[in-house]
Amino acid sequence: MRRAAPQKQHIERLFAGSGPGGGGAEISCGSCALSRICLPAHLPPEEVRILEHAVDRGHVLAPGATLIYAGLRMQALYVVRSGSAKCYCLSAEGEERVRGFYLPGELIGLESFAERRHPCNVVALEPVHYCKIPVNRLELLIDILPGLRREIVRLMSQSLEESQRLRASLGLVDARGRLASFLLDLSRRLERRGLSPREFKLSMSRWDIARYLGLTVETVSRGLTAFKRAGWLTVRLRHIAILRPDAFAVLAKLK
Amino acid sequence: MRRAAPQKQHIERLFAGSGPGGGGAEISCGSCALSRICLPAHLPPEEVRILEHAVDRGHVLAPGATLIYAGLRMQALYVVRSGSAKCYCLSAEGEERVRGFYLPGELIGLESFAERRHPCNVVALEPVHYCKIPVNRLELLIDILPGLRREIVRLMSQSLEESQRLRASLGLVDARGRLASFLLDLSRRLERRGLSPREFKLSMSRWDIARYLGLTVETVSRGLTAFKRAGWLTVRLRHIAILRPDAFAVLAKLK
DNA sequence: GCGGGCGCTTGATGCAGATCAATTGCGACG
DNA sequence: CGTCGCAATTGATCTGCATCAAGCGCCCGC
Repeated sequence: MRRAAPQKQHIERLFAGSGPGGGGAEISCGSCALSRICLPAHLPPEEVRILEHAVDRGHVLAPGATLIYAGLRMQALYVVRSGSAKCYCLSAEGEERVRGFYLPGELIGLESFAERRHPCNVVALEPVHYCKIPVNRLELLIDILPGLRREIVRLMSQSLEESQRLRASLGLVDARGRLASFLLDLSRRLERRGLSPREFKLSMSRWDIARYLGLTVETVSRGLTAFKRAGWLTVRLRHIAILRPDAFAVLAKLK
Repeated sequence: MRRAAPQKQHIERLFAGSGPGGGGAEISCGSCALSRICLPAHLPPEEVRILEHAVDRGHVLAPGATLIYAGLRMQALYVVRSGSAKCYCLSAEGEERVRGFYLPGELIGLESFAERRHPCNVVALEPVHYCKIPVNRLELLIDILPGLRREIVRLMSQSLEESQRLRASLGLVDARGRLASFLLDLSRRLERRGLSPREFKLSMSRWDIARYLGLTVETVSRGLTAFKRAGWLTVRLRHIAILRPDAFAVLAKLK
């Protein structure tokens, strides 16, 4: 092996004193409300204890503030603790292509490992609390924690599968189907994170949804209105309640 | 750590006698024509030597034969050595959604780690030679070879980035743009593998291309004809020559 | 060499969704 | 409490691609 792996016993000392600047109200991964959802969810307790020391907690981002600038060198992997964020790129003509949205418990930056550079911008849609794991520390930990590296591989594989599935379905279903697919995906991800899958707030604008699905604002709006008239959901501004997930699944042509 | 990592010295013995059934004409990864392209390309020589013992070489697949059945448990990671393959799923109504194509040097199965199950079918488009790395052996190796695990993470991250980029661009560009984007992607991947980026054989049918891009055969055909008339390429059946990659880049709205 | 079938191309028509345009309604701020 | 500004909705028209239909040409087997 090329690099002598540091002994575990030294790790806590290695990262001692790290973490965000001020604020005393810090909590450990073990006592965090997201502990059943976040990265540590599938790690053995002893790995969680070590991981915690590598995590910068307590960062906050105001709505509209940028967490990641496209093209910059990758500094860290981020985890959303609360709020939500949008990932987007700009084309040559300045058009925005929305790549996706991040919800609490989700990792930001998995796609940046290859080039060591972020391909897109990430901007907060609401006030965002997040944790930060610097890449150098993360790589050190990946070398010594087998559970962590399996988890990272698992999460990457999962993201890859989802991204491919979404791509394949985009070309096959019409505007309503895509919208239905989007709503179900949001619902599923919120549920996985212990939030209500039936009733939630859309933190993104109609415009963001449209750019994400390859549609126009008008089409998204008309779609929502149609769903409302069909009695499949209620929607008022950003607040939405899914009433007939089965109907959406049919439209989305989920198998 | 949960599992005691076996010592490297024992590994060769561990896998001794493994490999494909008969055939004497086997070559090692070190002497394989793909060694500068394939998994070992970024590994230190000592890791390559160990990895080779875990690889089942010399498998062959006839055109149209299925390598992977959707839903089955993941047994191995595969590497295409020659030929090409198509990855597709069937929707509830039996429609085929083409997820992608595999070229020589590319890994098949990265998206299956999360569920331990293959989400899609993979079928040979031409005669395919491939190598096979059983997952249990791979995981063993990932635990002891730091270079290998970095490479796996890198490749997954890269696939994720490409998949997301493709998805984001699908919604933004029209039929011709998608076709242009597809041709440039093929060209780029062939080049990366040391093959001619300007002149190559399309191993997939127009129908496959259409299902991949979310278009119809007719639209693909018309697109190719239009490109031909514009003098941007020559195409005769499956044989294609790109004359004006710059024109395609504009259509595809690549930044 | 010749017939048949399939993959591909070309043409005509209809429709979903883009585009253009106007209106509504919610929230921010004085 | 009224006004301003932006997000969202609704309506009218236009266009690109799907759909339906027909014809061509390459390749395979006999």
